[in-house]
Amino acid sequence: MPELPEVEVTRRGIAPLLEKRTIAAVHTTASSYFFLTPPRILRKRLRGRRVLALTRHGKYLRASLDSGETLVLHLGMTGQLFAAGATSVRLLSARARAALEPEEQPAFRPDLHTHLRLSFRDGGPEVVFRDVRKFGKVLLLAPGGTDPRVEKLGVDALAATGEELFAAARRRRIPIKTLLLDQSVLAGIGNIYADEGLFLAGVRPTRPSRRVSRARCRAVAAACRRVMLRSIETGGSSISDYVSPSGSDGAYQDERRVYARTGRLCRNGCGARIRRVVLGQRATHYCPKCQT
DNA sequence: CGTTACACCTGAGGGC
DNA sequence: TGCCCTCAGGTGTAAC
Repeated sequence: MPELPEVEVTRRGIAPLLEKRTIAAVHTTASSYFFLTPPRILRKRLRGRRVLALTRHGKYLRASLDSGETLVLHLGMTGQLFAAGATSVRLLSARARAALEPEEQPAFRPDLHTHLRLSFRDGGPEVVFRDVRKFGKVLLLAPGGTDPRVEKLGVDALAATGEELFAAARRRRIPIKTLLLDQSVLAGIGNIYADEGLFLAGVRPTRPSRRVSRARCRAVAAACRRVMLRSIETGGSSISDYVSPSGSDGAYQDERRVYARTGRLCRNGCGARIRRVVLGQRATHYCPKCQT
């Protein structure tokens, strides 16, 4: 589920439930490549630690700890980070209480996909990390420590000006869509927002990067930023797999313009139908008339 | 070095 | 009902 907007919405929701709280216990599943830091190390090192702040860079979340260590999280394709199991909400700060959604209150039953679960000394809600496909990642960085995955990230896509994109695009032959997905160029753009951003900018995803002008690179970066900000505003709902009780898929239908609309009419009213191709093993959608 | 193919996992949905 | 296939919002790595 997560690209930059979903990760940011998750960060805003979970930050009040992590920050200023002290970890009492850590539960994990067995060692697997999901854990870049072995679970037994996590259990030992996280206990008694106080979380200072939760920040985001691209699709990565970083929780800084009072020990100087940093807990790095990536949600992969199916990762979910949420609060659960409040046992005594009154012990929480007003800020933390306000962040608790009513729907998150019901008891949560950890299952085999619940890879990390943090409980806190205040007895309040636990913070849970579930991930069905295990493409997500958990890593504990030593004070001042680094990791190549985080180090290689380019400028966060929300802060990008378009110059960064143009600088990377100049000499490259790969499709501009593929370049947008390269996290070392702009960090945070995923498959949906790459397609949506390119549509808004009127740029065909298959176009070789070096054939995209500086002005169009600026337009693409701005369009990606715009569509992602819009998604954050609506709580990430425009791209989540959330299904309302009525059975519809909420704002998703209304917001997306090309993604997963293969064969349907272009929203610009140009009369053309949305086309689907595969670029870099990723489904790619565009309007053959509006995007050049 | 740039680019592409594949691997890592599980579950949902369609066709038969 | 069950089987087999394809597809999925990500990314590290091997190989050309």
